[in-house]
Amino acid sequence: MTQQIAGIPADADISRADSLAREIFSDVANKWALLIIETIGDGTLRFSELRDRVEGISHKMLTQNLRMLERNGLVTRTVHPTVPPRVEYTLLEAGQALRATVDLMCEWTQYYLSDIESARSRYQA
Amino acid sequence: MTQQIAGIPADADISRADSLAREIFSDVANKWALLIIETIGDGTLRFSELRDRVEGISHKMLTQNLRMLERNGLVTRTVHPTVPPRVEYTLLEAGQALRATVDLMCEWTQYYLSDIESARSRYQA
DNA sequence: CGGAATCCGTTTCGATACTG
DNA sequence: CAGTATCGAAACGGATTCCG
Repeated sequence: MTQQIAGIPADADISRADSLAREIFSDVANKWALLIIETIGDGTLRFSELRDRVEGISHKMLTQNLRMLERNGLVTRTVHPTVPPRVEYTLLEAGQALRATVDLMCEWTQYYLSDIESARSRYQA
Repeated sequence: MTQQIAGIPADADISRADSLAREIFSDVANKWALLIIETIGDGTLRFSELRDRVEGISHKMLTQNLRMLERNGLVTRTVHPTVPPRVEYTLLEAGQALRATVDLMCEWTQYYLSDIESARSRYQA
């Protein structure tokens, strides 16, 4: 941490926080991450359940995004040391909070679905 | 439109609506699109103003995303036939509504910034 | 100035095969 | 079953150039 007086952060801290914010935003503002969060919801799902429910996601994208979400503290990963192994994912607080915004986005999509469809037809020009 | 009885949509309609919804969600759940929407806000901005304010966006990505947003009816594009030309972008109703969800997402990012940062440090394992 | 088009390196992504 | 590694194909994204 760079030196700073009282509660006023040094410029370096501001720009560091900004770039961190941008990085997090970029991590999270992506189709697969948001769909995974929405799918886990307030429950707990296994890897294979997620792969089945998040339509169209590949094995690779699922692990990749789950790692990212785990790294950022949005989900927990619980490994049950059985055979075959059983790995479960649950949203943590930050993940739940983000889910609220994803819910809104999904509602938005449903609400404007027909408007957007007609906008698209109109766009032929 | 495929045949249907009363208000009950045929299966084909449901899956068409679903795939449309997914398509729209994929269009919109992307870093640049969301940042552009957030930046336009409730104002009107020129192409060059947007390029300056949406940090790190290239000429190409900006036009590409603006076309997409225009096509989906989220923004209007107004061309003033002067020389040099002046093109302005404003959010339409659907765009404003989506902006509300982006605002939430930005607040989320700020609120959980430090939590996420410490989660990342903890992740070294 | 805004935008289309081109070129070209980088990243993403899916498929496949392999490990514990 | 969950995850890693590898390998092409495809999409993304930046830089540049030309046009209205």
